[in-house]
Amino acid sequence: MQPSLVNGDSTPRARVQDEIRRDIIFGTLPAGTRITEASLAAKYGISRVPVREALRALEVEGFVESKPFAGSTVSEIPVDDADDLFAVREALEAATARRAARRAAAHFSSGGPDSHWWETRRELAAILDEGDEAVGSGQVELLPELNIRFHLGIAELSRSSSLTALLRQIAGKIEWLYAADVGSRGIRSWAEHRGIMAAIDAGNAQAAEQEMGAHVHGSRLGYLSRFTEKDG
Amino acid sequence: MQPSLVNGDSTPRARVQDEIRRDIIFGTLPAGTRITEASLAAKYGISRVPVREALRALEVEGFVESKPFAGSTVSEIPVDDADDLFAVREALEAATARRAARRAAAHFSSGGPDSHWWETRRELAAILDEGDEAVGSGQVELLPELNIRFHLGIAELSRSSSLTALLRQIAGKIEWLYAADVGSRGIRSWAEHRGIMAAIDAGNAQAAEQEMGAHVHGSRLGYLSRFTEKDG
DNA sequence: CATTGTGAGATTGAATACAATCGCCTTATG
DNA sequence: CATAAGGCGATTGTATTCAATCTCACAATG
Repeated sequence: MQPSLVNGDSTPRARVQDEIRRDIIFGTLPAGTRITEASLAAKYGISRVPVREALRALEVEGFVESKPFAGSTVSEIPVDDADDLFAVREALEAATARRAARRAAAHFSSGGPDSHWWETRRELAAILDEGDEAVGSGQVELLPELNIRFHLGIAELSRSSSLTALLRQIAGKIEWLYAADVGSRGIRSWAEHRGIMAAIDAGNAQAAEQEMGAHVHGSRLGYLSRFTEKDG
Repeated sequence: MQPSLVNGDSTPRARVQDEIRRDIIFGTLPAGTRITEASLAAKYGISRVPVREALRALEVEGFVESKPFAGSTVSEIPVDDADDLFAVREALEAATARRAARRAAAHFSSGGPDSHWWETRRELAAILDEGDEAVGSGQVELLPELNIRFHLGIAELSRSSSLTALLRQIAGKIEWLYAADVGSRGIRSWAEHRGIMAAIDAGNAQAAEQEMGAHVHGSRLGYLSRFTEKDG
């Protein structure tokens, strides 16, 4: 299995892992909550073994902290790290966009896209359409999930499992921040996705990198302004 | 337990996790090797349960890939991602250095350093001394481990568990690359650590960020030059 | 009064046992 | 001969059981 933000629900362990992560991100399990394996096992109707495995994974993902024989607690929401996480995300997603565009450019000269590219690209098209429809019908609450799927899709196009894994980790934290502090993202941000996608399709690595960087930078500024506005 | 590059060996699970990671990084378990839980359990004299937990964690760390009911294999060494990983690391470590310096500056105005800062700072001093001694006596083979500990120590000073966790993940990959391709790092690189430490101690956030960025950038160029030289 | 030791209860860590699934090889069939 | 169906061995996923450790309350002691 890939370390994923949303697993395929193929095993109880994966389901529980997704469910716990979700409960943490959306506040059902607040920061600092003590988590006992037995209670989770009872809640999901399974034994402690898959629960333990899920907790070990969530620990590496940064959502849970554990000490031997002392149990697990929900991590603190990384509000103090928000700006730095966005900064890292800028570098990270600039790289994924650049790589994706390079891969597209390579397709022009050699044969054509392979099945992996084609499949991912098709899913991205669907995501973009879904997002536009959500914007059109005013269902902005669908955007956060679609937004993550778009950015992870671009990472998938980059064909770098290292970068994709890092983005998953950062995206999880940023989703956590949004869920806790500012709610859904803006509509204007969504519209920029088409431009990024076009740059990648055109094989223009420089434009893809630049547009993705600006896009993430805009999100960063938007997040910070809302957050400080909320504070002041 | 913290998701760590080197756990405290407090439980068999943590020991096995460190051991497997080490075997992967240093090539004892080559990329693509199929890993069966029973063989690992036999090798380390424990049952499959802690082995499974270690594998779930290593999966999120990116060293192992698994599919349900199909088993685990050692991931590919991320050679293609090297330059992008360094780019992300630049942004990441610039942030940790900046935060560490800010925290030091805060100590000047308010009372003094807390125990966490003091403890970490003391360990960093020891690491710097050890590294200098290793350089002096020509034992450059000790530098990679000390190098990781230095950079993780700076991250610890930043007091951001998110950034520290991300650096652990990236550091693991970069260590993997070095072990596989170019051997130990240069001596000149080590000497730059003192300057970074001094900038942090002085509370100069701008200088700390700038020096750390240049330091990582130098590592990046050094890695790439050796690698391409080896290729051509 | 603060501190240290101790014991019970709760909780985690690991071992064993069993069920579910996959991969491959055999075999029947057009 | 190519190919699809089915069964068997190997391996993973989960449940159950027991051992090891921690937490916390409470008492003994300086």
